[in-house]
Order: sequence, then structure tokens, then C-alpha cells
Amino acid sequence: MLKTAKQFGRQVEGRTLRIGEVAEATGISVEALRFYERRGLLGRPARTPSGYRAYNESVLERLAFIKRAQAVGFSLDEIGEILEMHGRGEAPCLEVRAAARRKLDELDARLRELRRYRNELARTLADWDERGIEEGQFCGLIEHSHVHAPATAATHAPARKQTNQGKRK
Amino acid sequence: MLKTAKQFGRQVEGRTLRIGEVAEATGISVEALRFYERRGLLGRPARTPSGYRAYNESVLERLAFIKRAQAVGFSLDEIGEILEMHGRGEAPCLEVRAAARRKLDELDARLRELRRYRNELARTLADWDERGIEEGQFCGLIEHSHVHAPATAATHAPARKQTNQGKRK
DNA sequence: CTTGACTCTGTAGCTGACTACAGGGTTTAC
DNA sequence: GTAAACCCTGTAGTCAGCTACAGAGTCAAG
Repeated sequence: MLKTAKQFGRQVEGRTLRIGEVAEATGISVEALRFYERRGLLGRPARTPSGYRAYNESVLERLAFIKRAQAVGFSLDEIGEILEMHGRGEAPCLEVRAAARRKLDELDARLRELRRYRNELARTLADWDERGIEEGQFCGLIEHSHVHAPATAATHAPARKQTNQGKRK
Repeated sequence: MLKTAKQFGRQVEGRTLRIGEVAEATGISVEALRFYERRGLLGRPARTPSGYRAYNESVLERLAFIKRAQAVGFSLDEIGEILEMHGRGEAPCLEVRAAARRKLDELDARLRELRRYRNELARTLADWDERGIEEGQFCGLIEHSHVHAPATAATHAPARKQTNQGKRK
């Protein structure tokens, strides 16, 4: 763990990592790392005389944070803000805690929604299994569904809210 | 319900709807309707002599199906395939049922994942509440997390798998 | 001293599900 | 008969989070 710096001029502190090494260590692609940097998530790393990025190992920790925060539902922008606040030593925790609480609520709402859809789908499938399906138009997905209301705007509104499915992290 | 067709030339069967009426009835925007048509989800509707789309009321049912399928996790492409099979009278139900079952599995996996993140976040929050946070670097989101492993590639891999989250239909 | 792997910047493209516009024609209500 | 409200096509833009490339420089090994 205390290997000297490989070839790069100054071995200021510990070992520095090239971008490819960071990529390999974290499973995040080189392009994504540069992308994060552009988005302000990684600051500007030191450079070797020839312009290569020379990360020190703390970047791994930072990236771990980013990944964890992302997994928990923060967008890159939000993560950027948190890191920035942290960097400026600005009582980040109050803000961050509030944000985290909001995230938790969102996550709960999303879970309820998904559970509803799951059960709906499961019921439809069960229906299909126990009776023939030849009668229905769209294989029962409409006719046999036991769920909230017919084709009115009211039915669609809640679905719309969640059309952005993918984008919600 | 048996109003004669309004102004349009032929009043072939029942009432026909202009795109704006369909939009209002379903809560789907006019642009989205045209978009669905381009994507092959609605076929080519009849046209008035002047080129306006003249939908018959069955489109509402079809749109309801689309919305429901979407809510349950099918992408527009998948929905398109289902509708196409249906249109060709091709034993769709076997295919559809298999697809639905896959969807259900995916939904379950997604739910497990989200529950995991939810609990993780909730635990982190609870931690913050019971002890001061001033010590931690990133407000404990790393240090205090009780979860799977430190900053190694192994930690990231599962997260990566799910970086494409959004894209997962 | 050359080959190949790595890195750099900058820009463009991808996915999914739309939305927004420009620049027209059509209908309807007054 | 005219203005508002609707409709048409076609193209481009949006969001997030990347990915892919082009064209160039750098580094380690044989």
C-alpha cells in the first residue's frame, strides 16, 4: 500500500492514480469520470506535467459517496450541491438532512406506486391463468382489470405523473 | 350517445373525434397523440376531406390500454408490438403473457432494489438523528452507512448494474 | 524507434417519452 | 367576413446520465 509513485515527477503524497486506474477501481468508465468532472462533482484533479489527470486516492472515497448518493436517489446536480457545500465547510448537514428526508418520502411514494402496479399486473396474470382469454380484445389487460375507473382523464392523470418513470431516481 | 356526426362528410359509424377531443378525453396531449401515431401505436386514423384526423371512439379504449400497459411497465415499443400482434390476430396472448410475466419479475426486482435503498437511507437518517454529525466527512453518508462494503470495485458493480435504471423499462 | 495502450480536448450522439415551434391551412362563432 | 381556435407537417429541443468518436499527444515495452 505504500508503493512509491510510479513514474510521475512528484510523489507528493501517497500514490496518484491515472484516470484509467480510477475507472478500473470503481467500475465507472473513463468517460463518465470526465463527465463527472465537467459537472463539477470531482473538482479539478492535479495534472502530471504532460497533462494527465493525477488523482490521489481520496477520489475513490468521493466516488463511493457519489455512487451511494446516486443509488439512494440523489441526482448528480444534487450530489454536486452537497459536495460543494461540504467543500466550503458550509453547515451542509442541515440542508442535506432535509433533502434526504424529502428523498425518503419520494422513495416511499414511488414504492407505493410500484407496488400498486405490481399487484395490478399480478392480478391480471392470475386472471389470464384461470380463465380463457379468447374473448377479450386486448388480452384482458383492459377488460379484465379490476382497477380504478375506465378511460377517463381521471384514470390517466395519476399515470401521467409517473410517465417519467425512468427519470425519477 | 347516438348523436350524428357533426360536420364531417361521412358519418360512417357513430361519432368521430378530432384530435383535440381525444386529447381532452384522455388527458394525453395532442402532440403526444401524434407522437404515438408516428410510433405506430395508433395506426393511421381516418381523415376528414381537409386532412384532419377523425378518430372513432374505439381509440379511447386503445389509449386506455396504452396507458395501463405503460403504467405497468411496458415501454412504448413493447406496447406497439403487442398492438401489432393483436391487429394481425396473431395468437398474441401467449407472447403477451410471457412478456407480462417478465415484467412482473422485473417489477419485483426493482421493488427489492428500491426497498433496499429506502432502508439504507432511512437508517442513515436515523443515525444522523441520534448522534452528532460534525465528525463525518460526507455527513455520514459513507462513514455511517451500514451497508455492503467500502470503496472497492465490488461495491460499485451492483450499483453500476443499476446506473441504467432509467433505461430499464 | 516503433508499436500499442493510454490519455487529452471537444463535440456529437444515444435513450425514452415527449414538448415546442415554425409556417402553413381549416372551422367556427360572432 | 374576420378573428379565434383549431388542425396539419416537419423538424428540433428537452431531460439525465452517460457513450462514442475524431484527432492529437504521451508513455512503456520490445
